Amino acid sequence: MTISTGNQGVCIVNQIFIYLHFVWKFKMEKGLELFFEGFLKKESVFFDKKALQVSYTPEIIHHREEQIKQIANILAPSLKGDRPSNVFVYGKTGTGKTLTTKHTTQRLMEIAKRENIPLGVVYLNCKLKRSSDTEYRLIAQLAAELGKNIPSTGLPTEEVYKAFVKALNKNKQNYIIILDEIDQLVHKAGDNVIYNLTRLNEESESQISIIGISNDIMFIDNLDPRVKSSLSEEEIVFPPYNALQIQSILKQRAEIAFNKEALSQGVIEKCAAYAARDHGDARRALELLRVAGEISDRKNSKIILIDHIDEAEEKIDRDRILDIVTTQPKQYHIILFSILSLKPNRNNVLFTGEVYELYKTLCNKTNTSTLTQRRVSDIISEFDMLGMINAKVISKGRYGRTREISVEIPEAMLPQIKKIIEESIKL
DNA sequence: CCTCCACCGGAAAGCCGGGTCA
DNA sequence: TGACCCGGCTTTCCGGTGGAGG
Repeated sequence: MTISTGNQGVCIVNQIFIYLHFVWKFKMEKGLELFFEGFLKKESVFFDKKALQVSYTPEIIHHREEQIKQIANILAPSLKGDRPSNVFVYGKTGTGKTLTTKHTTQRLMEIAKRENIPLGVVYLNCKLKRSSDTEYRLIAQLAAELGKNIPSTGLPTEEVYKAFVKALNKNKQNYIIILDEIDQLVHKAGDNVIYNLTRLNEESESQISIIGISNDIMFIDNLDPRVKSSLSEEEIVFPPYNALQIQSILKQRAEIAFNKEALSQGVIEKCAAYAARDHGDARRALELLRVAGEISDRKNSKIILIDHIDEAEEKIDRDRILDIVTTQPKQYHIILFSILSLKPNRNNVLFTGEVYELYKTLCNKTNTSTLTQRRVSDIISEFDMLGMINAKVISKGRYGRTREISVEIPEAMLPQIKKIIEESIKL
């Protein structure tokens, strides 16, 4: 049977479709069908949700003109075949570091391509687990970007460097390497990685420049002086956005993301105010707006109300905590369970000793190997960093030094979390 | 003012499961 | 196949310490 015989074919296909539609209609559960139909017909506040996502790159980046100019100035020599200085970019989360850097280097590459200038830009996020958070993996990733695949493990690090240099020399061009969240890399792999990287310039014909992006300013001070001076030949600071700036960013995105009239009075202002309250994080503001939109869709509201923002904030927090808890391994679960089960003293705090004692008995009960106190201590501080608990080191004088632990999870969520853990450790 | 508790937290080393290579 | 490598998790070892109580 041929389908592509003009009108007749189309007609037959149509008929088949109509027939199938009938069969489907009878077989389908009535309720489900109605749901899907309803979903299709339902009006959404969104027009193009993409504009609110982290990966979205707007045409114009507001309030970062100064930084763009700086980066462009530093990188421009690469167009003439010179090696640009290394750059250290610093700013809190959600201040547009990654966005601006990517944007500027993309423009640079466009020019380079048009003028046939040999130049390469490599972007790596060092925080992505299993991709580039150790020396070996970082170099392997870089080599992979240059078209040289390296096994994910097994080789001596030396070999990986050699392979990378070889790949570098093959193309004989300058490279700009963007290391996002470089503090994570140094934290885990030490600063000699960067040192080695900068020294590669001496033995290879292609030159590399590094753009290091970090949201931790202290990080640079803890570096080896040699590494520090070479990494921060240039420094660019991204100050937090203020509430007004976040407002204009939100408006820019909202225009694309939402249907007309989908936002009620004051929604953008409130989002901006929330985000500005915790250190001008534009990413958070965008997420807040997106989730608020999803909530109002689910409630069949044609416009986003201010109340939806409050709900969105709550939901984001809740989802974050649940996500953390469910992805944690067993030992972490037992420790968290110990913390949640113990009843705190008058000041609403616990001490490391008590937690460890209960942890030990729980391990016995569940036939789990018991970790040492040293390790448990580390896990407790991990929970602290995740914001699940608050643990600060205090001294009880004669009665020693310990951590003072208090739970930071909202009361309402505790039963749910306990249930998740109980199932996971089969108490 | 000194002591001494009960834990903190850095360093190093061991073990394991993943892998390469000749 | 065995020698060797890596990362991640853990243990071992041990010096360090704020401040209540003597």
